Parts: sequence; C-alpha cells; structure tokens
Amino acid sequence: MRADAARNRTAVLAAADRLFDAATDPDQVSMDDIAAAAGVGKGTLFRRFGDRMGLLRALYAQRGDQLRAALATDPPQGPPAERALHLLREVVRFKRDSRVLTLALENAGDGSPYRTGSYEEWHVLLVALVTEARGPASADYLAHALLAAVRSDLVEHLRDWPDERWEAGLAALTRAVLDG
Amino acid sequence: MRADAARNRTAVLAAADRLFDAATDPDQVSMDDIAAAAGVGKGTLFRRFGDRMGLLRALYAQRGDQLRAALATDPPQGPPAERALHLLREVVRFKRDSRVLTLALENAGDGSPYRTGSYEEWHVLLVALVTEARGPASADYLAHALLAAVRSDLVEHLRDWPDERWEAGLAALTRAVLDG
DNA sequence: TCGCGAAACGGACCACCAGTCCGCTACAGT
DNA sequence: ACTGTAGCGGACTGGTGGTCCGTTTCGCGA
Repeated sequence: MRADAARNRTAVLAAADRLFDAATDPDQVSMDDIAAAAGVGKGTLFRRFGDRMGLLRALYAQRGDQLRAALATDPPQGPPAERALHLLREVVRFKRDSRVLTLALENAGDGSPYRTGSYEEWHVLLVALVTEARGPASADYLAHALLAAVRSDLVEHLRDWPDERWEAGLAALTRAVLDG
Repeated sequence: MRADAARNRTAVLAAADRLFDAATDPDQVSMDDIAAAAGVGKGTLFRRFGDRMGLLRALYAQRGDQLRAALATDPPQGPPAERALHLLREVVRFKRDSRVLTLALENAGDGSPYRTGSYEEWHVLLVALVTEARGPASADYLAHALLAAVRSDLVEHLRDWPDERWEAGLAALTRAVLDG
C-alpha cells in the first residue's frame, strides 16, 4: 500500500471514530462529514472501504481488537457459566463504550449483527460453553439467545441501568441457561 | 373522519401490506411506491401517518391484532413456563409470517423494537410470568432477554430452521429461565 | 337543493445522502 | 530526472423521506 494511501486510511478511521463518539445517533454522521473531517475527498473513502458498511466494519474490527485483548488478558477460568458470564459482561461494557458505532453496525438494515465476524466468533465460543454445561441439545439456539440478550439496542434501551442491575440480570440469565 | 379520508386510509394500508408482503427487503418499498399503489398522492400518506414509521406502526398494529386474537382464543393455561413458551411460539410464528414488515419496524434505526407498543405489552406479561415462576429478582431483564431471543432479525437469520428446531430451542430457553 | 367553509388532496418541490466518475496529482521504481 | 500508474478529490447522479400550497371535494346548515 502506498504511503499516502496508508496515511489517509488512518486519518479516515480516526476521524470517523471521533465523529461517531461525538454523535448521539448513527445517521447524524454522513460519509461527507467523515471525508471532510479527515481532510480527504469522498472518493477516497469509497475507494478504500467500498461502502458505508465497509467503513463501519473496519472501525468495528479496530475497536473489537481492544475487546478481544481485554478478554484474552483477563483470565477466563472456572465453570462454564462463569466464563460465559464474563464474556457477556465484557460485551455489554464494550457496547456501552462504543454506543453509536455498535448501534450503526447492528441496525444497518440487512442481517447486520450476524455479519460482523465477531458475532460468529462469540457464538462458537458460547455454543462450546453451553454444550460443556448442559449438553449439545439446542446449544446453538441458546447461544444465539444469550447474544441477543446483549444486543446493542437493548443495551441502549436500558442505558440508565446501573452496573449492578446489569450484573444481576446477566448473572441470572447465564446461570439459568447454563446451570439449569 | 371524512369519508374520503377513511377510504384512502384503508387503501393505503392495504397497498402497503401487499407491497411489504411481496418485497424481500424492507427498503425496497418506498413511500412513493405505496402512494402510487394505493392510487393516492404522497401528501395524503404523510398527512395521515406523519412519517414512514407512523405508517409502519399502523400496519403493525393492524396485524398485531390478529396475533393478539390468536393468543386470546387459544387458552393460555398451565404453569408459567408453558404459558411463556406459548407466547414466544406465537410471536415467532407471527414474525415469520410478517417477515418484511417486522424487519422494517424493528430495524428503523432509533430504539425501534422497544417503541412498538406491543413490546411493552408482552414485556409486562412476561415479567409477571417470570415473577410467578422464580420471584421478582431480575425478572425485568429476563423478560427482555426472552423477547430478544425472538427478535425479527434473529428469526430471519435462522429462517431455514424447521419448526421442530425452533420449538426445541424456545422450550429449552423458556424452561431454563422459568423453571431453573 | 344549494352554498360555502373547512378538511383533505396530490404532485411538484426541497434537502440530503450513498455511491460513481474521470481529469488531475504525486508517489515510487528505474 | 522520467514516467507509468495507483491514488486522489469533488462535482455529479439517482433516489429518498418529507414539505408546501393551489385545487378539489365533502358534508352541514339553510
């Protein structure tokens, strides 16, 4: 990749990140806004990322690395229910931090949340945990259900809940599903 | 309401219903399309329903009545877990039938699924069932989680699953949460 | 039956946005 | 320094949700 291209790519991602953090609603941020904030032509955006979703995915992948790192360093030990709980807890924290971005990505109209890449990853992980805890029957669906319980717009809907309430809810759900 | 207004309202709803059923993607159906199909000016649409969401909500309310009727006639007896399961089962069936419409409504960008009216209704019902089954602790969140497990785009994502697989999944989830 | 005020209509119009296109720029290998 | 080409930028397009206002039609009271 040519030097200027790399520079622009970085600038665009940084600008987009900033704009999405500042916004209260995903579609307050237009592609023109991002291009302008990055000091770059609109053509450059689309050449690099294909379309809006592509840019969102790139941004999400970048931030998702932070989450994956957090999950990797913090040791996931104990019975499956506890490990699953830990995962969901971190996902909720992540989605609260990247509020507007995750909202944008998970509500893009097509079957978005299920095309993030991370979704598949987490789902596989949870299926394994569910299977370990209660056998393979319906493990697939139960894993989907657990992930649905931390969907970005539910997180958004319950944005006023204090951490303890979330913690209690997630714990109750996870244990019911995995320890039941 | 004036006679012509009532007539147009009906025509618009009928046309929209037809178009959404025929479509495979919610935003294949534009407001212009609906107006044209109903044989009505665009102004009439917006005068009557305010905006796109308003029209969707009206459509949804209309169809939702069918669901509410189905739930009312079919007797909801037995332990709470069974009653909850019955509710979720019907919701899934409903969302499979009204595929494009529910997708449109639940992915409209703002906190849509939680503004349908029916959502609140079902949530209250489920909170009561959860409370009856396992006490009030986290009942609120668990009810949200159950509803999240039947979100339209999850239903869409799993559209290839046969009824039995859905049935097994829903049963496992509901019993885990309510009987655990 | 007629007249008339107001409610309702319709479609031209507007602002905006994702995505395209192509003449120009500036990078990098020689 | 020279040059082929990857990359750039911003004017442009097609199509959308939503508005506006001159015109039509309803229905009520006389």
